[in-house]
Amino acid sequence: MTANETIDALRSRGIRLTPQREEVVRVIFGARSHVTAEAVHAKVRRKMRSVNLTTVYRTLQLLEDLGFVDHAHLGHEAATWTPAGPGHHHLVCSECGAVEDLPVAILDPFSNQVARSTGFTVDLAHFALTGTCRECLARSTGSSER
Amino acid sequence: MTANETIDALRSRGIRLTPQREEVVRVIFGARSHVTAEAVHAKVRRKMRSVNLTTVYRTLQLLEDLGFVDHAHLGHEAATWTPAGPGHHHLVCSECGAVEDLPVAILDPFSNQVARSTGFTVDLAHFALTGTCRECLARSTGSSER
DNA sequence: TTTTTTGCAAACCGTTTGCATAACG
DNA sequence: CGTTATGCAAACGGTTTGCAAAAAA
Repeated sequence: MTANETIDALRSRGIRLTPQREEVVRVIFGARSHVTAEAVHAKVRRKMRSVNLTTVYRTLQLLEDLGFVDHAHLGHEAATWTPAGPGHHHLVCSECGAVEDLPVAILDPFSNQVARSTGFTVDLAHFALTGTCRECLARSTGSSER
Repeated sequence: MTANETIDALRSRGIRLTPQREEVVRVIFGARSHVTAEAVHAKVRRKMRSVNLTTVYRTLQLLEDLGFVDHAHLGHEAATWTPAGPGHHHLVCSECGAVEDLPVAILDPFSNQVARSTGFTVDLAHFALTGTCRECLARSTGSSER
Protein backbone atom coordinates (compact mmCIF):
# COMPACT_ATOMS: atom_id res chain seq x y z
CA MET A 1 0.00 0.00 0.00
CA THR A 2 1.17 3.50 -0.72
CA ALA A 3 0.68 6.62 1.34
CA ASN A 4 -2.01 7.86 -1.02
CA GLU A 5 -3.85 4.59 -1.03
CA THR A 6 -3.80 4.56 2.73
CA ILE A 7 -5.12 8.08 2.91
CA ASP A 8 -7.93 7.17 0.52
CA ALA A 9 -8.68 4.11 2.58
CA LEU A 10 -8.89 6.24 5.69
CA ARG A 11 -11.26 8.64 3.96
CA SER A 12 -13.54 5.91 2.74
CA ARG A 13 -13.59 4.35 6.17
CA GLY A 14 -14.94 7.67 7.39
CA ILE A 15 -11.85 8.49 9.45
CA ARG A 16 -11.38 12.18 9.92
CA LEU A 17 -8.48 13.41 7.86
CA THR A 18 -6.26 16.09 9.28
CA PRO A 19 -3.08 17.45 7.77
CA GLN A 20 -1.21 15.92 10.70
CA ARG A 21 -2.55 12.47 9.99
CA GLU A 22 -1.82 12.72 6.30
CA GLU A 23 1.73 13.72 6.98
CA VAL A 24 2.29 10.92 9.47
CA VAL A 25 1.05 8.46 6.87
CA ARG A 26 3.35 9.91 4.26
CA VAL A 27 6.33 9.71 6.54
CA ILE A 28 5.81 6.08 7.50
CA PHE A 29 5.06 4.93 4.00
CA GLY A 30 7.92 6.97 2.65
CA ALA A 31 10.53 5.73 5.10
CA ARG A 32 12.91 3.08 3.83
CA SER A 33 13.19 1.42 7.20
CA HIS A 34 11.72 1.19 10.65
CA VAL A 35 11.09 4.51 12.31
CA THR A 36 10.46 5.44 15.90
CA ALA A 37 7.62 7.77 16.87
CA GLU A 38 10.28 10.33 17.65
CA ALA A 39 11.70 9.99 14.15
CA VAL A 40 8.27 10.27 12.57
CA HIS A 41 7.71 13.35 14.62
CA ALA A 42 10.95 14.92 13.49
CA LYS A 43 10.18 14.22 9.85
CA VAL A 44 6.62 15.46 10.09
CA ARG A 45 7.90 18.64 11.65
CA ARG A 46 9.97 19.43 8.62
CA LYS A 47 6.67 20.05 6.84
CA MET A 48 4.49 21.15 9.71
CA ARG A 49 6.43 22.73 12.49
CA SER A 50 3.78 22.69 15.19
CA VAL A 51 2.82 19.03 15.26
CA ASN A 52 3.03 17.45 18.66
CA LEU A 53 4.66 14.14 19.54
CA THR A 54 1.45 13.14 21.26
CA THR A 55 -0.43 13.50 18.02
CA VAL A 56 2.09 11.28 16.30
CA TYR A 57 1.64 8.61 18.95
CA ARG A 58 -2.12 8.86 18.69
CA THR A 59 -2.07 8.66 14.92
CA LEU A 60 0.28 5.70 14.93
CA GLN A 61 -2.04 3.95 17.35
CA LEU A 62 -5.04 4.73 15.17
CA LEU A 63 -3.32 3.48 12.05
CA GLU A 64 -2.35 0.29 13.80
CA ASP A 65 -5.87 -0.30 15.10
CA LEU A 66 -7.08 0.05 11.52
CA GLY A 67 -4.45 -2.34 10.29
CA PHE A 68 -2.39 0.07 8.22
CA VAL A 69 0.82 -0.04 10.22
CA ASP A 70 2.60 -2.32 12.64
CA HIS A 71 5.06 -1.70 15.38
CA ALA A 72 7.83 -3.84 16.74
CA HIS A 73 10.27 -3.70 19.61
CA LEU A 74 13.88 -4.06 18.68
CA GLY A 75 15.24 -3.84 22.19
CA HIS A 76 14.94 -1.63 25.23
CA GLU A 77 14.57 1.51 23.19
CA ALA A 78 11.63 3.09 21.47
CA ALA A 79 9.29 0.97 19.38
CA THR A 80 9.63 1.14 15.62
CA TRP A 81 6.87 1.46 13.06
CA THR A 82 6.42 0.15 9.57
CA PRO A 83 3.66 -0.05 6.98
CA ALA A 84 1.64 -3.19 7.63
CA GLY A 85 3.00 -6.09 5.67
CA PRO A 86 3.68 -9.80 5.62
CA GLY A 87 5.65 -9.34 8.80
CA HIS A 88 9.36 -9.76 8.90
CA HIS A 89 11.52 -10.58 11.84
CA HIS A 90 14.56 -8.89 13.21
CA LEU A 91 17.83 -9.95 14.64
CA VAL A 92 19.37 -7.25 16.73
CA CYS A 93 23.01 -7.48 17.69
CA SER A 94 23.39 -6.59 21.33
CA GLU A 95 26.99 -5.56 20.80
CA CYS A 96 26.90 -3.29 17.77
CA GLY A 97 23.17 -2.66 17.50
CA ALA A 98 22.96 -3.84 13.92
CA VAL A 99 19.50 -4.88 12.81
CA GLU A 100 19.28 -7.75 10.40
CA ASP A 101 16.04 -8.61 8.66
CA LEU A 102 14.97 -12.20 8.57
CA PRO A 103 12.74 -13.74 5.91
CA VAL A 104 9.65 -15.22 7.49
CA ALA A 105 10.14 -18.58 5.84
CA ILE A 106 13.30 -19.33 7.74
CA LEU A 107 11.48 -19.37 11.02
CA ASP A 108 8.41 -21.28 9.98
CA PRO A 109 9.79 -24.71 10.85
CA PHE A 110 10.66 -23.34 14.23
CA SER A 111 7.23 -21.87 14.85
CA ASN A 112 5.66 -25.13 13.83
CA GLN A 113 7.97 -27.06 16.09
CA VAL A 114 7.10 -24.88 19.06
CA ALA A 115 3.40 -25.09 18.23
CA ARG A 116 3.58 -28.86 17.99
CA SER A 117 5.43 -29.38 21.22
CA THR A 118 3.82 -26.69 23.36
CA GLY A 119 0.62 -25.54 21.68
CA PHE A 120 2.01 -22.04 21.74
CA THR A 121 1.77 -19.88 18.61
CA VAL A 122 4.81 -17.65 18.60
CA ASP A 123 4.66 -14.17 17.16
CA LEU A 124 8.18 -13.48 16.05
CA ALA A 125 7.38 -10.19 14.38
CA HIS A 126 6.56 -8.15 17.44
CA PHE A 127 9.67 -8.58 19.52
CA ALA A 128 13.04 -8.80 17.91
CA LEU A 129 15.46 -11.60 18.60
CA THR A 130 18.68 -10.45 20.14
CA GLY A 131 22.04 -12.03 19.88
CA THR A 132 25.42 -11.49 18.36
CA CYS A 133 26.01 -10.83 14.71
CA ARG A 134 28.61 -12.65 12.69
CA GLU A 135 31.08 -9.79 12.81
CA CYS A 136 30.88 -9.18 16.53
CA LEU A 137 31.10 -12.89 17.20
CA ALA A 138 34.16 -13.21 14.99
CA ARG A 139 35.77 -10.27 16.69
CA SER A 140 35.26 -11.62 20.20
CA THR A 141 36.09 -15.26 19.59
CA GLY A 142 38.80 -14.47 17.12
CA SER A 143 40.84 -12.20 19.35
CA SER A 144 40.12 -13.35 22.88
CA GLU A 145 40.12 -17.09 22.41
CA ARG A 146 43.29 -19.02 22.55
CA MET B 1 24.16 -22.06 44.00
CA THR B 2 22.42 -21.23 47.21
CA ALA B 3 22.04 -17.87 48.89
CA ASN B 4 24.68 -18.73 51.47
CA GLU B 5 27.13 -19.94 48.88
CA THR B 6 26.63 -16.76 46.94
CA ILE B 7 27.18 -14.63 50.00
CA ASP B 8 30.37 -16.52 50.75
CA ALA B 9 31.48 -16.09 47.17
CA LEU B 10 30.88 -12.37 47.44
CA ARG B 11 32.91 -12.19 50.61
CA SER B 12 35.81 -14.10 49.16
CA ARG B 13 35.77 -11.91 46.10
CA GLY B 14 36.27 -9.00 48.45
CA ILE B 15 32.85 -7.48 47.77
CA ARG B 16 31.59 -5.41 50.64
CA LEU B 17 28.78 -7.16 52.41
CA THR B 18 25.90 -5.12 53.71
CA PRO B 19 22.71 -6.42 55.27
CA GLN B 20 20.86 -5.04 52.26
CA ARG B 21 22.95 -7.03 49.84
CA GLU B 22 22.63 -10.19 51.84
CA GLU B 23 18.89 -9.87 51.96
CA VAL B 24 18.62 -9.21 48.23
CA VAL B 25 20.63 -12.36 47.61
CA ARG B 26 18.41 -14.36 49.91
CA VAL B 27 15.28 -13.13 48.23
CA ILE B 28 16.40 -13.94 44.71
CA PHE B 29 17.80 -17.33 45.59
CA GLY B 30 14.77 -18.07 47.70
CA ALA B 31 12.17 -17.12 45.10
CA ARG B 32 10.53 -19.97 43.24
CA SER B 33 10.18 -17.96 40.05
CA HIS B 34 11.26 -14.83 38.26
CA VAL B 35 11.00 -11.69 40.32
CA THR B 36 11.00 -8.05 39.36
CA ALA B 37 13.16 -5.52 41.17
CA GLU B 38 9.98 -4.17 42.66
CA ALA B 39 9.09 -7.61 43.99
CA VAL B 40 12.56 -8.13 45.41
CA HIS B 41 12.24 -4.77 47.07
CA ALA B 42 8.89 -5.66 48.62
CA LYS B 43 10.23 -8.93 49.97
CA VAL B 44 13.42 -7.40 51.30
CA ARG B 45 11.32 -4.80 53.06
CA ARG B 46 9.52 -7.42 55.04
CA LYS B 47 12.81 -7.98 56.84
CA MET B 48 14.38 -4.54 56.59
CA ARG B 49 11.82 -1.82 56.30
CA SER B 50 14.07 1.00 55.20
CA VAL B 51 15.76 -0.49 52.16
CA ASN B 52 15.46 1.61 49.06
CA LEU B 53 14.44 0.42 45.60
CA THR B 54 17.56 2.08 44.24
CA THR B 55 19.70 -0.14 46.41
CA VAL B 56 17.90 -3.18 45.09
CA TYR B 57 18.57 -2.12 41.51
CA ARG B 58 22.19 -1.44 42.28
CA THR B 59 22.64 -4.76 44.03
CA LEU B 60 20.95 -6.65 41.23
CA GLN B 61 23.27 -4.97 38.77
CA LEU B 62 26.28 -5.82 40.87
CA LEU B 63 25.24 -9.44 41.19
CA GLU B 64 24.72 -9.68 37.48
CA ASP B 65 28.10 -8.13 36.72
CA LEU B 66 29.64 -10.74 38.96
CA GLY B 67 27.72 -13.50 37.25
CA PHE B 68 25.50 -14.52 40.13
CA VAL B 69 22.15 -13.55 38.66
CA ASP B 70 20.57 -12.95 35.28
CA HIS B 71 17.73 -10.81 34.13
CA ALA B 72 15.29 -11.26 31.31
CA HIS B 73 12.52 -9.27 29.69
CA LEU B 74 9.20 -10.99 29.45
CA GLY B 75 7.40 -8.17 27.70
CA HIS B 76 6.89 -4.45 28.08
CA GLU B 77 6.89 -4.60 31.84
CA ALA B 78 9.64 -4.70 34.39
CA ALA B 79 12.61 -7.02 33.91
CA THR B 80 12.68 -10.20 35.92
CA TRP B 81 15.61 -11.65 37.79
CA THR B 82 16.74 -15.16 38.52
CA PRO B 83 19.78 -16.90 39.99
CA ALA B 84 22.29 -17.43 37.21
CA GLY B 85 21.79 -20.77 35.56
CA PRO B 86 21.85 -22.74 32.34
CA GLY B 87 19.41 -20.24 30.93
CA HIS B 88 15.88 -21.14 30.15
CA HIS B 89 13.54 -19.55 27.70
CA HIS B 90 10.03 -18.22 28.01
CA LEU B 91 6.91 -18.06 25.97
CA VAL B 92 4.68 -15.22 27.08
CA CYS B 93 1.06 -15.14 25.98
CA SER B 94 0.19 -11.65 24.88
CA GLU B 95 -3.46 -12.22 25.65
CA CYS B 96 -3.51 -13.73 29.11
CA GLY B 97 0.05 -13.04 30.20
CA ALA B 98 0.80 -16.65 31.01
CA VAL B 99 4.49 -17.48 31.06
CA GLU B 100 5.44 -20.89 29.81
CA ASP B 101 8.91 -22.28 30.31
CA LEU B 102 10.59 -23.79 27.33
CA PRO B 103 13.15 -26.58 27.47
CA VAL B 104 16.36 -25.36 25.91
CA ALA B 105 16.60 -28.37 23.63
CA ILE B 106 13.50 -27.39 21.70
CA LEU B 107 15.12 -24.19 20.58
CA ASP B 108 18.49 -25.56 19.60
CA PRO B 109 17.50 -26.54 16.07
CA PHE B 110 16.12 -23.08 15.67
CA SER B 111 19.23 -21.33 16.89
CA ASN B 112 21.31 -23.51 14.64
CA GLN B 113 19.08 -22.77 11.70
CA VAL B 114 19.39 -19.04 12.24
CA ALA B 115 23.12 -19.32 12.71
CA ARG B 116 23.50 -21.33 9.56
CA SER B 117 21.45 -19.04 7.37
CA THR B 118 22.49 -15.69 8.79
CA GLY B 119 25.61 -16.11 10.90
CA PHE B 120 23.70 -14.63 13.77
CA THR B 121 23.93 -16.23 17.20
CA VAL B 122 20.58 -15.70 18.89
CA ASP B 123 20.30 -15.25 22.60
CA LEU B 124 16.87 -16.56 23.42
CA ALA B 125 17.25 -16.27 27.15
CA HIS B 126 17.28 -12.51 27.41
CA PHE B 127 14.07 -11.57 25.63
CA ALA B 128 11.04 -13.79 25.86
CA LEU B 129 9.17 -15.00 22.84
CA THR B 130 5.63 -13.70 22.69
CA GLY B 131 2.65 -15.28 21.08
CA THR B 132 -0.63 -16.89 21.95
CA CYS B 133 -1.00 -19.82 24.27
CA ARG B 134 -3.05 -22.86 23.42
CA GLU B 135 -6.00 -21.80 25.56
CA CYS B 136 -6.23 -18.27 24.24
CA LEU B 137 -5.85 -19.50 20.70
CA ALA B 138 -8.61 -22.05 21.19
CA ARG B 139 -10.86 -19.44 22.71
CA SER B 140 -10.43 -16.97 19.87
CA THR B 141 -10.59 -19.35 16.92
CA GLY B 142 -13.20 -21.55 18.54
CA SER B 143 -15.76 -18.92 19.39
CA SER B 144 -15.26 -16.07 16.94
CA GLU B 145 -14.75 -18.05 13.77
CA ARG B 146 -17.69 -19.11 11.74
C1' DT C 1 39.93 6.72 58.70
C1' DT C 2 39.47 5.64 54.05
C1' DT C 3 36.58 3.77 50.75
C1' DT C 4 32.32 2.17 49.46
C1' DT C 5 27.39 1.93 49.95
C1' DT C 6 23.11 3.75 51.20
C1' DG C 7 18.78 6.66 51.10
C1' DC C 8 16.55 10.29 49.20
C1' DA C 9 15.02 13.28 45.72
C1' DA C 10 15.21 14.31 41.32
C1' DA C 11 16.02 13.14 36.56
C1' DC C 12 15.56 9.99 32.92
C1' DC C 13 13.19 7.90 28.58
C1' DG C 14 9.33 6.43 26.06
C1' DT C 15 4.67 6.75 26.27
C1' DT C 16 -0.06 8.02 27.89
C1' DT C 17 -3.47 11.08 29.95
C1' DG C 18 -6.72 15.15 31.01
C1' DC C 19 -8.32 19.07 29.46
C1' DA C 20 -9.47 23.30 27.04
C1' DT C 21 -9.01 25.01 22.22
C1' DA C 22 -9.14 24.24 17.37
C1' DA C 23 -10.65 22.19 13.26
C1' DC C 24 -12.99 18.45 10.49
C1' DG C 25 -17.21 17.13 8.13
C1' DC D 1 -23.19 22.88 13.98
C1' DG D 2 -21.84 18.72 16.64
C1' DT D 3 -18.27 15.76 17.03
C1' DT D 4 -13.55 14.61 17.06
C1' DA D 5 -8.66 15.89 16.94
C1' DT D 6 -5.04 18.70 18.49
C1' DG D 7 -1.49 20.96 21.57
C1' DC D 8 0.11 21.50 25.89
C1' DA D 9 1.44 20.28 30.33
C1' DA D 10 1.48 17.02 33.44
C1' DA D 11 1.64 12.13 34.77
C1' DC D 12 3.01 7.63 33.99
C1' DG D 13 6.20 3.16 34.91
C1' DG D 14 10.61 1.42 35.11
C1' DT D 15 15.06 2.67 35.84
C1' DT D 16 19.20 5.63 36.66
C1' DT D 17 21.61 9.55 38.60
C1' DG D 18 23.91 13.05 41.93
C1' DC D 19 24.88 13.94 46.28
C1' DA D 20 25.41 14.14 51.26
C1' DA D 21 25.05 11.07 55.18
C1' DA D 22 26.03 6.40 56.99
C1' DA D 23 28.44 2.25 57.41
C1' DA D 24 31.85 -1.44 55.92
C1' DA D 25 36.73 -2.71 56.19
